[in-house]
Amino acid sequence: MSYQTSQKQAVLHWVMQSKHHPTADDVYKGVKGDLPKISFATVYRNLDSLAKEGKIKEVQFVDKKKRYEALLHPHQHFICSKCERIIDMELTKLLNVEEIGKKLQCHQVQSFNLELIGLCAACRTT
Amino acid sequence: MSYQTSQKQAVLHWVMQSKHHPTADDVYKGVKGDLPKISFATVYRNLDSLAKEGKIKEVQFVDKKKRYEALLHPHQHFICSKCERIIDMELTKLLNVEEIGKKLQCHQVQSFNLELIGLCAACRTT
DNA sequence: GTATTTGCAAAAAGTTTGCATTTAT
DNA sequence: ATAAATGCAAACTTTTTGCAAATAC
Repeated sequence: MSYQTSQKQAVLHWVMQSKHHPTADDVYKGVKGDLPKISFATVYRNLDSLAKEGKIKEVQFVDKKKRYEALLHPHQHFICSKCERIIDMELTKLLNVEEIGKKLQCHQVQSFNLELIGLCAACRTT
Repeated sequence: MSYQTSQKQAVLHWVMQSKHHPTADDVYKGVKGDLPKISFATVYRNLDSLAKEGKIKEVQFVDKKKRYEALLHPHQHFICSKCERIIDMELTKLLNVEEIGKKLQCHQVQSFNLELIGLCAACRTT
């Protein structure tokens, strides 16, 4: 029902190894180093199926591009408003999701996204 | 330095009156009722400048379209994973932003986005 | 009168799709 | 052998841009 291909493996590897929440374009350019003949369509199709299989995650910030990451455990993103760097953080303990769930009796919360915007350490000091 | 036009007013009005986080396309269709000759480019340009002036806010969820809202005070969005409705909520008290700021000594948090995903009251019971 | 905004059409940018060919099983 | 994935090009969706004409000040 699902075949292993070098393209799919390369796409997964590249996302896993990347620390920068790459866009489809980033992944395409990165994978092209190993597989020069790979096409954009294949990258898109594999990003899509890997996301559906739960091996990577699709994230989206204020630009129009989709981004991908292989950091699957719950975490949040800090986005620097100056350099636009996206930094992974774990703040789950500070966010009382159970409380929120209780407060929203009418709606059932399954998950959440928390995104912080500010100045990163580097931009703060310059 | 900035002129008042009926198009710009109509775009602002339409976003303010809308409760559904309209996309640019929604706004275009809505405004066309009053100003049948308005063009897409004008809608986009006005949404953009109104957002820059702080009169409306640009928001983006997991689909690739930008959305706009005129609810400017801090609030969050609950997105129903079944019917995809976007519901405004105020949960700021439950999220201890000061705590988060303290914890992130190195980075300076200016604002945040919290997005909840789950089943809305209507979809929950069906 | 001059600067800004509009409408149109064309172009970008990002993503998806159809189809013949290739590859994995 | 056959089902699935690939590469290519073309289509599609959302957003942006150039420019002459219209409008606001």
